Amino acid sequence: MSTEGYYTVNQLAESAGVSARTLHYYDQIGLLRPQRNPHNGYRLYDRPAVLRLQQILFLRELGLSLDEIQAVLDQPDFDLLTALEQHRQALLERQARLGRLVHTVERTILALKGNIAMDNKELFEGFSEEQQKEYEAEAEQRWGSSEAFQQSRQRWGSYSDEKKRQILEEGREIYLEIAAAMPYGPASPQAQAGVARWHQNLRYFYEPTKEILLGLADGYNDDPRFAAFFERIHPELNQFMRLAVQHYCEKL
Amino acid sequence: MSTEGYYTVNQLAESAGVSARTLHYYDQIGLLRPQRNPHNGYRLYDRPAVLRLQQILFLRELGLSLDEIQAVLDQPDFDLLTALEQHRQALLERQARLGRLVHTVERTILALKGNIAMDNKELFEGFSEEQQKEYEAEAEQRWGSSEAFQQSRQRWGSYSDEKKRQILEEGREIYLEIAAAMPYGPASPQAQAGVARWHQNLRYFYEPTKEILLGLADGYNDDPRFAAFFERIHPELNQFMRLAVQHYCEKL
DNA sequence: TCTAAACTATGACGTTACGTCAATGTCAAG
DNA sequence: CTTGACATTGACGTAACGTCATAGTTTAGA
Repeated sequence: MSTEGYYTVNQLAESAGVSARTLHYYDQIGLLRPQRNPHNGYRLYDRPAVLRLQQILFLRELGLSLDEIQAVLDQPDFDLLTALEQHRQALLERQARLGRLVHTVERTILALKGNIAMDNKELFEGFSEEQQKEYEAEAEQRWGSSEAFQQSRQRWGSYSDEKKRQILEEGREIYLEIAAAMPYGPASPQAQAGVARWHQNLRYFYEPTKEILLGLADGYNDDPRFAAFFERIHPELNQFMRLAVQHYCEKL
Repeated sequence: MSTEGYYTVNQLAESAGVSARTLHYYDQIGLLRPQRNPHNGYRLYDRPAVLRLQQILFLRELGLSLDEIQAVLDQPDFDLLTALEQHRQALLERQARLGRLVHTVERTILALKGNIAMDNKELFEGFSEEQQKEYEAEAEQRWGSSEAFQQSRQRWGSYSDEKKRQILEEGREIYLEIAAAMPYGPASPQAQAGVARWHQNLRYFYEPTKEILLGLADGYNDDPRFAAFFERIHPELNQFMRLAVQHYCEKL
């Protein structure tokens, strides 16, 4: 028998980036059946088998179980070209989802800096499809000023990695500085200088109005999530922030 | 004890889109340790625990095992903000990889139409990182005329989905038409009309020179992968294509 | 021709990350 | 008090292989 045009287990495994064990397993469960060299019993994969493995890996990438993959590939009207088109669509959607994950990371960074608040569900945005729908409905309500948010994204996106690192580091120092000014009172020059730095740091993200500044300071008190964040720096910091920001806004 | 600011198992599970069993398991293996209500033994997750779960899900998404995730999160200099930045980078790379998968799908579609050839390794491009490197080195050699390839991608990308479907469908008919003209000979008007349609169909992808036309027809004979493709339509089709294309090119 | 290394096969146990379910305690509302 | 929803622990099962042992086959070099 001529083995021309056929591939043995390891040849295919290497090309496909899977293990020989995987190919054995797929043979065992009937998902990918090779031919056999009758002389020595070796598995021999022809071109259609190779294409079928590609399909398997695509669908596996999309999260289908092997059972589901077999059901798809074995349906009587399975058409490879149509399937490939469908796969392409699915991959594009997957790509969009990753974009949402990136978005979540970016917002988490902001949340950790105390510039915005993220509730628990937002922290997991992008991990499942239905959450994305809920989030979109909710985001419009929560962040009424979506223009500030747009600005935020644009500005942040325009900074270099080094610049970003500096901004984040500076944010930490600011809260510590404001906490250190607490013995002098919210109207003290130390506290006001801290709030001014806080204001400037926010401007890395968006141009806050007075209302937003006050609203943030209020949010630091009214929202238990912020309370937890500030608690770690100083137990009274959120109250102090409100008073200091109020004083600061009177002089804007 | 006040449970204010804490979340029970199902509350967190729902928010995070994981099962309570998962949270049990993560507790069991020490990956995510909640506090406990001393009164009734219920697990209570505070905000830092929630953030840690987010990190776990991110790293899980990136393919790390739970052991590896624990090692990352538990290193003494772990810094959440730095980790988030790293995650963002990893996600962007992942997104690029998906783009490569899309690219592979598109090329597979072309290969099935017989317009280009893909070897076995190309079929699995995008499934692992190292393959991408090999492919890029190899692609330049194989497709010396990378301008035709660039054209191909641009043109294909400019068509609507409906248009693409028509093109692919037409490609199938053309090979069948040429096969039907075989009894009349390679120089017959039927065969020449088929080759002309073939030429036009290729032009959906790129502008083929005479050399490319002849090279493709030769490739159909010299490359066993094309031989397998045409074999399915007609056993002699690849030989016939060569003669018919030679005749066609003499009259261009 | 012989030998050793690389290839192949089958078989079987182990691993990872949960899924499923049973039994039982706790909470909250009617 | 009752019932349904919540929580706990414990344990077996599952999917998709990974790992390794044993033994046959192929290939290349001495």
